[in-house]
Amino acid sequence: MSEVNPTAASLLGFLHDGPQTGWDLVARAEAMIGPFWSLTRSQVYRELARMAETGLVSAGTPGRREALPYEITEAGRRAFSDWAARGPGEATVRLPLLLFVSLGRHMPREQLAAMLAEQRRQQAELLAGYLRVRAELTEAAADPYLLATLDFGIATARGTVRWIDRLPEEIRGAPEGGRSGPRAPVGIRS
Amino acid sequence: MSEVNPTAASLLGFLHDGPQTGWDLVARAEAMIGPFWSLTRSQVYRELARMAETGLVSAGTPGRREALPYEITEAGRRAFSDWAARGPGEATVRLPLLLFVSLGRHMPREQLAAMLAEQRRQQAELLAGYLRVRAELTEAAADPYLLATLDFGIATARGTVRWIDRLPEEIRGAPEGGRSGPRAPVGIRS
DNA sequence: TCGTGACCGTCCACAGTGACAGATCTTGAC
DNA sequence: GTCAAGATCTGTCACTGTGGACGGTCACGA
Repeated sequence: MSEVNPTAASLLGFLHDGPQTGWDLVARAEAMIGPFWSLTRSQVYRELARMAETGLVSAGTPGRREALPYEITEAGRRAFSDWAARGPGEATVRLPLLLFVSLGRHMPREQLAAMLAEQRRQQAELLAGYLRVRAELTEAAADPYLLATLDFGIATARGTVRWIDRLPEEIRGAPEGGRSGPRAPVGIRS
Repeated sequence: MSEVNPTAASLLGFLHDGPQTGWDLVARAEAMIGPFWSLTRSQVYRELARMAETGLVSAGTPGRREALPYEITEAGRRAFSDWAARGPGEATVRLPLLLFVSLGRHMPREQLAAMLAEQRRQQAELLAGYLRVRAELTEAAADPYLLATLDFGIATARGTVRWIDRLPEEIRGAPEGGRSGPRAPVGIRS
């Protein structure tokens, strides 16, 4: 009844794909679901050490540098599926952008407008990146679960861009480029 | 150069609307942007006490019960606008649901499908609630900034529902109700 | 009158973050 | 071939954020 925490559980999940070092795990998690499941190195090493003590993972022999690969144990697999059976817990979300908008009354208009413009840029760029990756993955007939995760990212980024575009001009500020009106649609399809 | 942290800054923002107790602040924040800016009581009281020490807020006279209202000071206003000028920081996001999906290969299909169904239910309910509130607010000609925040919630909830509906059947599981195919569209417009 | 439930604050253990430190190996400019 | 720069890899620390337990105060109705 180890009752692992979500971070530990996610590590156990990733370790199903074979032994990995803490570094690997951070990199893999970042690549797989970076935007939706934050993990810091400190956290990872801490949990790995703890799980090694309680026997959920076992450390292998160090490779190059100090690289210490961990392997999931039978107990680890059990802990993982116990955790999975408990269902997804609460989401943790903190979006400073939304805080800014909801406090918009109390800050200079141009400042808010500039931030929104910058955010729009970033999200559009992110979206473009996602779409590129998706094209590659589709071609490679990749894991449908990863594709699904990616699609969530696409939906989110596209949703954010659209949300910004549809904000009242009073908030978003006047379009800096041409005359006005909504910008060119971003991404494909609805 | 107080360099307040985001939590403290958000409290200063809310205090622009007048003196409030810690309890009020938590309640207001929850009502205004609960889903996008988490705040816990412990955090709030901790920051209020700290800010009272550094003079960013000043405690008033206790009211009913132990209620202790705090008021923002001039220094507090300055600290807030300094913070705002630094721009929105990094978002913090942890969505266990996405973690589940991306680790889908390693868990029982029915389990994942059941979770997705449950999530869909919750999000649809949330969406319905948002839409109700929006109708009321629109009628009341409310603060456009709050409306914008609400719209983000609507976009997010709707996006999530749609994302689930469009997942391959292999992941989402067979629709439990009728024959199959996508369910009835949720919410209004595109 | 009691007791239930909404207020209101405090405290604590633990989880999560980012900056920093430091070791080891690879690469490539010269 | 060597030396600097940078990538890889683990770890520590102070701080921020989370969730729950706890205790007290007040309003309201059975």
